[in-house]
Amino acid sequence: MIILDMSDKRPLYEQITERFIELICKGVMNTNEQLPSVRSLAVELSINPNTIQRAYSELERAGYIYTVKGKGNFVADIKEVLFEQKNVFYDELKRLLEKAENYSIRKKEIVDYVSDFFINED
Amino acid sequence: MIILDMSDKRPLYEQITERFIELICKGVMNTNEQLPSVRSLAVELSINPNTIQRAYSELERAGYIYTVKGKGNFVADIKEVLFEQKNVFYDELKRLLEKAENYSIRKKEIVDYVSDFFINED
Amino acid sequence: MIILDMSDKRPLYEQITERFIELICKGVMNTNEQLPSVRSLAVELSINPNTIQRAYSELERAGYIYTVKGKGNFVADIKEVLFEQKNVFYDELKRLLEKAENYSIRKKEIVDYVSDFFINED
Amino acid sequence: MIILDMSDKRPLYEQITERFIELICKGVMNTNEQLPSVRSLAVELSINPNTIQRAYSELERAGYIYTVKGKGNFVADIKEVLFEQKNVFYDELKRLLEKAENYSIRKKEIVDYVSDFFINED
DNA sequence: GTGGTCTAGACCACA
DNA sequence: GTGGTCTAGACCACA
Repeated sequence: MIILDMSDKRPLYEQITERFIELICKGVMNTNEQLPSVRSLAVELSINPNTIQRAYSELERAGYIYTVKGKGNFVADIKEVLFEQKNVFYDELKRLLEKAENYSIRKKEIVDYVSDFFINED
Repeated sequence: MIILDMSDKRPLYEQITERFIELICKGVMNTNEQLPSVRSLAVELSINPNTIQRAYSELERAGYIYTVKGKGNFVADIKEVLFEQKNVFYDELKRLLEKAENYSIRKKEIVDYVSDFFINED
Repeated sequence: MIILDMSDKRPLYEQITERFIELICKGVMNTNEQLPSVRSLAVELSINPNTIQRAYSELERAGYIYTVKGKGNFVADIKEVLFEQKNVFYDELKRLLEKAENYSIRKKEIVDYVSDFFINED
Repeated sequence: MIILDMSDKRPLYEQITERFIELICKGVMNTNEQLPSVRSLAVELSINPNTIQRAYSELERAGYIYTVKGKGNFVADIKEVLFEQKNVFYDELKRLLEKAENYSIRKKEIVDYVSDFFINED
């Protein structure tokens, strides 16, 4: 379920966090479903448990999961989170578009690119 | 000309690099114009010359400036660089749009956002 | 494994870089094998860790190694790099042959020299 | 007669030295012909006289020119120099071919390249 | 004066 | 323990 790319420049905990966010957002994991335990996942991925712990902490802080002591970590109801993440997304998009101005890329070119990216949506 | 944000998480050399890229791309600094010397900028920003050195090395490697030993650093002809950076931009945009799918943001919403961002272009 | 020539005019980081390129290309070090840590190699060679750091940065930028923060540096899959380096080699060869014309060295003499150099290949 | 490339990584004095070597070897300048004075060339190239001085010193040391105090610098008889330079050339070629082995470039490929380079010689 | 390299040593994020 | 960034400061080649 989780695949690590050791040659990726980003820290491992971030890769794990992002992957779980994807699994949760795409509906592969559903509300109240249990995540693998810190230790079992650490063994499975052959990495330090601290790294999994950190990833789970980030997920909890962002509202994607909740922790029940002595029981484990579970997928949260993510309605609110999705709303917040939308803002985060637009912040990043804004920052990126500002860079586009540096490279004199034209509006039409970018709009077309975005449009083509979501070709399957109407 | 250069303002450092010490609370920014990114390294100082990266902030400096990005700022010069902006100045060069926006035409504030032109081809063959001399950049401030490593030492003078270090004094001005109250940081170590090595940090400026690193920023200038990055700029040179990316093709934004060229160095003449014993003379100084100068803005390069950036035609080729701009072309390459366009690809970098689209790579980043693609990566970002993939995240949008996670948050179930609709095509129309994003296209409108981009379109509004460049409101002054037709 | 690494021997420094202090009387060599080239910077130390360059000597280190070249030596590792040789070890990797010749197959003494193989894909995914770990390089000595920045600190340990610095102690072993009695030089500053920054110098090793710089050498490793160059190797990473050129694609010979990849870095995993907190874990170490590892030999990369160098297939692509080898292809690029071939072009670099021919550029240097061309530049050198142009100088040969200055010294009126005859074609046959050079061809024979090259041929003799690789005497063991057919 | 001398064109400087400010974006060239090599020092100016080296560019000047190489250019004169070329002019002398190719027969554009002949034995006992006078070189431009240090000052006049410095003015012409808009660079520091020290730089020209350094280039002329290198040329003299290598035997390409001789200096007559109070008169100027003159092209030397370069028969001996040519012989020495041949050895320098082969040293460089050897060093380069050793690198070829790193990149597993085949003998035939290199021999063909050299052969094609001097296509106009038989 | 200008950039390039290097040392010594600190502090941080990550595993 | 591992790499990444930065400071303070030295010495060198080049102009």
